[in-house]
Order: sequence, then structure tokens, then C-alpha cells
Amino acid sequence: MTDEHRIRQLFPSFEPDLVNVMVEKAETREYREGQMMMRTGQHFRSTMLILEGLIKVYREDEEGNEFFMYYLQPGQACALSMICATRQQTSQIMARAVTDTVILSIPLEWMDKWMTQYKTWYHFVLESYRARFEELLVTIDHIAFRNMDERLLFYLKKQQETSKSNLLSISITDIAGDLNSSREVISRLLKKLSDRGYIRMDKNILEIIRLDFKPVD
Amino acid sequence: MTDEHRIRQLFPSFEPDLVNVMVEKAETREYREGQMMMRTGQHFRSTMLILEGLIKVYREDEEGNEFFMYYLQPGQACALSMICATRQQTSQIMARAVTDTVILSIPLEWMDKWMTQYKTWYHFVLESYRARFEELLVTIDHIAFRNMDERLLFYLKKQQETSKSNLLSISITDIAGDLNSSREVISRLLKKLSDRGYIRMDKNILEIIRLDFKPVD
DNA sequence: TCGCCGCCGTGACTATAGTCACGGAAATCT
DNA sequence: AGATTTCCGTGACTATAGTCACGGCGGCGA
Repeated sequence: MTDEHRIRQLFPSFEPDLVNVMVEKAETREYREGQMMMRTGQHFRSTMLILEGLIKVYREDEEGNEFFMYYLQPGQACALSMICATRQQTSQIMARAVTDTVILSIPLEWMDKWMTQYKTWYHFVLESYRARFEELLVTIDHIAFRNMDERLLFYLKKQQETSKSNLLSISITDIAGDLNSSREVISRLLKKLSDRGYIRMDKNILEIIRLDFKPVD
Repeated sequence: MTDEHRIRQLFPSFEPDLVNVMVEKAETREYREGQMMMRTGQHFRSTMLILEGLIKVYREDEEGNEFFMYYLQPGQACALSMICATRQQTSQIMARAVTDTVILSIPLEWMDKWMTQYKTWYHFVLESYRARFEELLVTIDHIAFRNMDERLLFYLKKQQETSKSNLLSISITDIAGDLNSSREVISRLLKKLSDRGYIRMDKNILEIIRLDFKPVD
């Protein structure tokens, strides 16, 4: 499939002229599973659209604590890179390829020019940013107001949506890392969820049965 | 002082043409101390620049828990209103005037037009958004990684910067609300800070002595 | 086959923060 | 002045989550 085709499919809102110039000016870049794509303090010289794969965006503090923020999937863009790029600022987040990933890298001078030139690009950028902002707000709600059990349910729901499957093959240790908790705590909570019939755990596969109800004690 | 003068002073980056058209198209609006300026779920039909006063922006969940996010001061803008306005989305945050406040209200059709027309406006909008985004990231760091005592210190530091004074006249109950904690907890922590010479508390005035060191046990 | 390693489960303990109950001090109202 | 309200401090208790120590299990390479 040509790049042009792929862009049209993943970003249907883009006007034809924009797609054409994008094919010409942007460059595809590939990352292998597990590779770091962005580090705290790094400067952007380009922004990126995701064509293939899955990217995990997270925050890390000085002591090395990680905190999962959100995934980026095909058809989405790294909002932070877009804004930071225009202002020549550094990022405060980390991004790692979860699976092999292909992105479209757009040099910041074009990113900037297109904003005034293509309405669809302008709207895409703002909407990307707004969506991430909302996502952060929801995240804040959770860590500020919710207990671990609710946050775990929400996390599983997101994983389910992202993978489009009820069978998750994620390790308990990883979940604990994503939620900035500890393995033991998550292990116990999963047991509780399992007892109540929300999930089933067999070997290292976690099956989601229903996440529609809040856990009540 | 004329509006034009005030805009020039508070937003020195704006190009002269922009200031002129802004004076013509925007309208000033006033809010009294304590008045709500924005509610969850409300639609924006305009964006706003702060000319005078102090606005508290916070998040509220279904059960009425409040969580302080940041203050908006003269020379700043409500980033969320800018983006939501362009996409006709609703807000997920609340804003209340802390003191009597004057804002410049800009209908969204102009806000949108100026983005392509005035480079300085375009950069202002993006930079406002980026700054708020960073602020949210820092907030997430704190509630995810830090304990209450550190968060309290950070909170006091912010209050100090905002009020440009070492004497804060905020109640303990309010601090607890802002940090989504409880009065008793904050009371105890403040006592600890006071014992260690970071602050002094006399009647209902809190004097900040030094916030440069981390509290160690 | 043996030993190592990564992942997991569990009991016991600790730390942090939230809750409850109470009483005191100061301000405000009538 | 007396009553009411608001804010504050404190001790005691509870809940939630993090930590420690240990042992089990399955995979995998030497």
C-alpha cells in the first residue's frame, strides 16, 4: 500500500492537497518493539503521526517511577510533539514502542506552515491536543479521587479497548508499574475481581468477563 | 486606562493590528468575587483573556470532590476555552473568580480567524495550551508520586508565587479542599512544617519562612 | 537433570492518610 | 451578654496501600 493510500485511510479528514504535500515532505520512520521513541528533556525537531503499531506514553520522575498516561494508535498523533515543536520546547514525557511501529515524521517547519494553509490540518492538531488534554483530566480524576480497585478496573477497560480483545496477555508486574502500584497489591485486587466474576485468570492470560459494574464491598 | 493600553501591557507579544481588531471585536466582562465562571458540561461560545483579578481552575467529580488545578492571572488565557471553542466541545473543568475579575471575551469566530491571520495570536494560543499541559503533567507527578507533605510544600510555594507575598491568609480547610485531603491531615502536617521552621502560623495568617529544603524524617 | 530466573501468591507488618468525636478559641449576630 | 457559627487542634481509630520475607511453579539453558 502506498503512503498516500495509508494516510487517506487513517486520516480521512485530511484534504487531498494536504495528503499530497505530506507524502512529499514527510518521511516514514520505523521503531522496533520496545524501542524508546522519546525521552524526558529531549528536543523535538519534528512531529509525528502514527501509521502502524502501538506506542505507550508515560511519565517518569527522578527516582525512576513510571506512570502510564495513554496509548497512541494508528490514526492518532503525538500532541505534545506538535505543540512543543512549534515553541522549540522540550518534552516532559517518555514514549516507547509497544509493538513494531511505523510513524510519519513531519519536520516542524511544515507542521507550522500547514496550520495556516490547511484548515483540516489545523483542526486535526487542535483536536488531537484537546483529546489528550481531556485524557489527562480523566487521569487526574482517577489518581486524585479513586481507589486502586476502581483504577484497576478502568485500566483493564482501556486495555480491552486498545487491544480490541477480552484476552489480555499482560503481566501483573507490568500492570502494577503502569498504575504506579506494587505487584502484591495488584495481585490481591485481581484475586478479588476474579472471586467476584469480573475476570478470569488462567496461566498468564487474563480474560475479561464483564467490567460493567462497580465493585462494591 | 483604555482597553487598548491594557492589552498592550498585559499581552506585549500581540502585534498592533491584532490589538486594534481585538479592541473592536472583543467585549470586557466582569465577575464578582466568588462567582462561578465555568461549569462542567458547559458549552463555550467564546474564549477569554484575563485582564484583572484571579481565577481558580479546578476539577470536580460526581461526588462533589474538588481538586485544585491552577490559577489564571492577568496576561494569561483560558487554554481549554480556546480549544473547546474551536471544536464546539464542552468543558470538564470548573472555574471560579477568587477576587473580582475582568476578562476580555472573544467570540469563537474571531478566535478562529485570527489563528490564520495573526502569527502572534497563533503562537499565543499554542503556548498557552502547552503551558497548561505541562502544568497538568506536574500535577499528575505530584499526586501520583509524592506524599502529602511534599505536595503541601509545593502548594504553598505556588501560593507564594501567585500572591507574591510570604504572608498567606488562606484557611486550613481551604488548603485541604484544594489538595483533596482533609482538614485534620493538613493541620497536622502544617504543625510539622512549623516545628521544623519552614513556616510560622499566627492566628489565621500563615507566614512562609523558607521552602527551599525538602522535609526529611 | 539440575540450577537459575522470572513471575506469581500470601501472610505479616508498616506507613500514610482519612474519619470520628470532642472541645476550645475567636468572630459575628441579635 | 449570650448564642451561634466558623475554624482549628488533637487523640483514637480505620482503611488503603506499600513493603518484606518467603516459597511455589514453569521455562530454559548448561
